[in-house]
Amino acid sequence: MTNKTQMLTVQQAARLSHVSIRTLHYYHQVGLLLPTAQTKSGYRMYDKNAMKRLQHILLFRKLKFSLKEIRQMLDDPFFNEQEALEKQIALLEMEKQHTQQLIDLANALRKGDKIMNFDAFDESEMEQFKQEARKKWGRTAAWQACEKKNPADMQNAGKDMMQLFADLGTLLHLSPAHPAVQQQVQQLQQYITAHFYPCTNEILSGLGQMYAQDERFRQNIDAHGGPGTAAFAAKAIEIFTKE
Amino acid sequence: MTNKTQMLTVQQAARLSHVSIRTLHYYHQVGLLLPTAQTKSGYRMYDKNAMKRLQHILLFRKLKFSLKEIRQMLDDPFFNEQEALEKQIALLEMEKQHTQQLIDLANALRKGDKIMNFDAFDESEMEQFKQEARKKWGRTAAWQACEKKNPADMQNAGKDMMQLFADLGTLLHLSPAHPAVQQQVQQLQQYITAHFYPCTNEILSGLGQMYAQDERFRQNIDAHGGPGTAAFAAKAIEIFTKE
DNA sequence: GTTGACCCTGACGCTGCGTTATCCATTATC
DNA sequence: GATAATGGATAACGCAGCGTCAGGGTCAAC
Repeated sequence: MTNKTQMLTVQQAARLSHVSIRTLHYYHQVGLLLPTAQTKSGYRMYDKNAMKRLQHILLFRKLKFSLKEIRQMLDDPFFNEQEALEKQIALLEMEKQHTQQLIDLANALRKGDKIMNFDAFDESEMEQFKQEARKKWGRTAAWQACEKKNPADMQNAGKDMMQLFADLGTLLHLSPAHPAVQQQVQQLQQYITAHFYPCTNEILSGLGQMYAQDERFRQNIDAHGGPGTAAFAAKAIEIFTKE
Repeated sequence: MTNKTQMLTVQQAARLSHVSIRTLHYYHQVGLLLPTAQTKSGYRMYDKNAMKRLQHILLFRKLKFSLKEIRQMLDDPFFNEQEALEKQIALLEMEKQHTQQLIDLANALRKGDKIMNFDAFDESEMEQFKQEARKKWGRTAAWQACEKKNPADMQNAGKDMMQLFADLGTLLHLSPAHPAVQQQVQQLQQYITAHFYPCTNEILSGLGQMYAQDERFRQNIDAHGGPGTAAFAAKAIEIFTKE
């Protein structure tokens, strides 16, 4: 699947991305960017996906999010790349404008204006926007509950979850009450229980409603299972938990 | 001299400049921004000059200079505000442009371009420019030689030095060889010896040539002593050291 | 004279790496 | 196939630039 010729060593990855090797080591250490693979002798290897993740990381970093925040956002299985990019662009635009204000201030100072104006240094506006972004992108409650696990598990778990929804997406032509569908729901429940927390029927029911109502859940689920998967999942869960 | 009504407490200064009180404490601690005065009970008070210095600090900080670098630049008696502002503006423009590149990248990513391009994250260009700036603004050799002294002494010493040149500026109508002028030169030599390092005639001679040749010295000296002071000082020093 | 807002000085903690130091792996060269 | 050069790994320490208590003075108001 992964083309060996496309795998990069640390040094190559570092040069390409203009970060230090140490930084890659560190990002590995804190679970922010795991190498795609490691050779028998422990050498880190990075593929295109890893580099893409690194791009995202660097974008967030430029916007002054902490590494922990970045990890939480990127590892959230309901992370929505499109939306993230849009918000990032908005923030970058603010940043640019902000820099312009500083230029204006410097120009004023150069001309001798002795203005005691520090508004150009005020970053609360951006901070507020970032706060909203944090809320929007912040790890879901379910996800937050399991901070203990190691990073590799987390990142895999995210993919696994989405795989379950993808599988569900192949059953859209059936009734939500169909046994095959109901079995998928049960698998979801078991997966959550196994990896995060005991997922009672009650909790599962709550999740189902979230999937149907919250836009960000819906988008991400539909992205993996096809349009309508989220709504379908909600119905199926409702039936499952009512029994 | 300083109007009491214009003095700000830490909290007021912090609010005005949008930095934390802790930051002001810290800047005091490392000698980056000394309060204009302290009340008998130790309360820090900041006047307009201090706030202006803070503006400069924040500008430099935005450009990612370290606090130590900032202090060295601002405390250098040959610091040239005009030139600094120009360079800062240039750097800010670069920064803005840089942000724009990231916006472009994000837009490309949003449209699905799977470009493996990290050039937008490359800051070496800016770094290089900053290096030049460092050289230009970096503490002069003389100044660097005396890292030991405490910050208050440093900042005062800068002003005192310039006062000597200002005094010299009042003697421009005389011959450089005039006793009054020569005495000023001797005072300069003594001041340097007392505050920095033993200033032999040879060293003094070297300084004189620097004053005459280096544009940044010339500008700063002339700014305090009036046009022609630097050249005048150079001549006077030459005469002084030849005896 | 006491309350509340404000100030101080430590001192410890944290993030995001830079910087050795020391040792294994791989490759190129002889 | 020996050896040097190059590249990789881990471990450990260090540092800047503050945030964040903890413990304790000050000062105006009431």
